[in-house]
Amino acid sequence: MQLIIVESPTKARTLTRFLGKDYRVEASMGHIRDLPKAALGVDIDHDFAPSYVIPKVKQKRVTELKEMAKKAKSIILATDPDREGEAIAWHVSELLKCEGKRIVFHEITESAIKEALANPREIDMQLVDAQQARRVLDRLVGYKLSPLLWQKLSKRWLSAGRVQSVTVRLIVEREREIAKFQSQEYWTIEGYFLCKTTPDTGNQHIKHDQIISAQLVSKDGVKYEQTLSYDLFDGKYTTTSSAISNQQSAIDIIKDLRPPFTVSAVDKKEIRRYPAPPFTTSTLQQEAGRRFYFSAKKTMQLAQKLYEEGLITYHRTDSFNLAEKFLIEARNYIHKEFGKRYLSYKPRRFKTKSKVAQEAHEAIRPTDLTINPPAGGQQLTSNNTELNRDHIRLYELIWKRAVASQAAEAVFDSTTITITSSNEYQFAVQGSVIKFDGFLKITGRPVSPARFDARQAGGENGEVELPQVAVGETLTLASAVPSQHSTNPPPRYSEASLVKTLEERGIGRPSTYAPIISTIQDRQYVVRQEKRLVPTELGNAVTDFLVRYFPNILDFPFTAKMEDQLDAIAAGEAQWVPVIREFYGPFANMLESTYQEAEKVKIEETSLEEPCPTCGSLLVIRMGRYGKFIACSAFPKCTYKRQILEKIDKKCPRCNSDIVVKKTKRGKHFYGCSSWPKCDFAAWKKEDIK
DNA sequence: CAGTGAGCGAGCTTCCGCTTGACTT
Repeated sequence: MQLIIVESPTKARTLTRFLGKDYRVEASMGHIRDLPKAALGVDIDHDFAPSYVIPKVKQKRVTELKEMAKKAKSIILATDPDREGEAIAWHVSELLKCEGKRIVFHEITESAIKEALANPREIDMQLVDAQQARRVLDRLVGYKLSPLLWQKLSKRWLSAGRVQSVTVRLIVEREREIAKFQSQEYWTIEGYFLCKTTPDTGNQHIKHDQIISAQLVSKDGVKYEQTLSYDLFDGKYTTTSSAISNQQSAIDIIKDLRPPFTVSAVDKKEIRRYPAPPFTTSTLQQEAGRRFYFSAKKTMQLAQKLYEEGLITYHRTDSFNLAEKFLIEARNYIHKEFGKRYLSYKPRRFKTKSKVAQEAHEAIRPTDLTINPPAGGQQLTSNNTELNRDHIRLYELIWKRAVASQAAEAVFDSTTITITSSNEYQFAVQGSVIKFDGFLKITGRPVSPARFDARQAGGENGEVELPQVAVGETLTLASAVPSQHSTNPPPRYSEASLVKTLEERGIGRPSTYAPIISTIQDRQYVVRQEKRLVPTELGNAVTDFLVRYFPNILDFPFTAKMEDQLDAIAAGEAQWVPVIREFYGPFANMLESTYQEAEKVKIEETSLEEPCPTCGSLLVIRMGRYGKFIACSAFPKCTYKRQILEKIDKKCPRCNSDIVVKKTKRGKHFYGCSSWPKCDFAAWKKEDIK
């Protein structure tokens, strides 16, 4: 018997199906060795030698693997084909004291596995060293900066790290942009023009008046514009404006409009829209967040279940790649179900633009596309009672996206009509009509992104049919209507837009997007308000402190530079110890001087106009490990404290006390009677109270 | 993921990334 070791138990089961009983496939369950949790675990004076231990939760698994290894004829290390996977393979070989054969494959198909088995190699120590460098660097940054925060901000649960700290910084800086944003007024003018059209079926001599509504776009070729643009590089928004700035200007323009109004151009063109690539972890989290308001965490929990049920491929991936077998099946399906013209003329393969992608897995796709297609087919619900409505919604989203990626593009006929006054004011209106639905047949019509994120507005045109007019035709201006607008500040991050930004900047990995969002909330750096992420005073203070004393680590390109160096280590162009030494020298100096020089930071506390019931000093709102609470300002002399309970504008229907917002053990909000436990009235929704 | 009430908090904490299983925070 040969023992094959992979990372995930589901993968182990799948491989077992493909391979005969000569093989036994077992899962490591991720990393099995790591730096100790309760100590630095890096010997700074001796070339940063890491000391690895087996975490308690992994000890049982390691013992089992050792037992199986004894009985095995040989051991095959088939962990994921990336930096972390190579390191896991190495740790396993160290613990099992075996000269394991290393194999890799990028998709779980029988042929890929058989081919991998035929081509084993040695463990790639350069790749392992790149992982060790990553691990040691993260440990040094995290375990050196965090205690500094405990001291300088006097709060014992604080933390800092390469990933979490820049993530908080993004949110903090966005909030400041919103705060300083100055809304600008601007006006638009809508012209309503009458034109005589001949209905297709009607009598030639009957003409109907039709109205074309077109917006004023320019005068003498100079455009009226109000634009908001976002610079990914420095993360700043800028507005540029040559718009009509006030009501008087708008009125002056309207008075100045001179007939005749002539149709000066009718531009017709075809617009093609292409299907999106299949999902990666990041895009799945974004889309499920936008469409269903799932949190990143919830999306991953649902996907985990679908993966375990064998319905989808692995859900933590940064690759757009689809197995050849799936490409063929999807194309056959589209051909059979919708006809040849719905098929893209050749298979679409998508490339990742991300430099940091490791592409150890496939894109997220259904493993069997005959299960639960939109029209007919085997239904998920009938054979599995453990899947609820949300599982099915997520599965369908994945199914449609993957299959649609092989469908033909959609074609729209777009028409732009331009109307010019005799004194060179130009009005324009664009309409578009769908000519061929293509992949939209599978995905359905997309919801306008503007609904979710104002800055993504535009580009999405609903179907608007325009009257038939000819160039040179003269129209009558029935009315011109000015309307007032104002520019909006950039939006706060949602989980979806934050994950998108993190991925674009190469911060974090598919397995960590959801945990990062939890961590920064657990630390009270950020809170959720109406599905958006808002920094707390604590988040502001910690960010300001770190940016001031460790600007290079809080710098957005820090991770990207680190990745370059890890690549060099993996390529054998650099050694991991010198790379870490070069980082640590200056870092240790900054630490030392910050401990010496930095003043303790006081977090602003709102004072309540209420004396302490035990000592008479004023009460304040203080930030604690579990959020805000009310405490006596005379602490530590006086230790009075109580919870904050937010009153709402309702009274208890049973005892007429106030109703307050409370939380369940799981953190879900509900409304309860303030005289609890005397009165146990409670409700989920405000509307349910009386 | 369903699941309606502790009260903590200001002396032993913290990182990132790989993976599940679990009633922990």
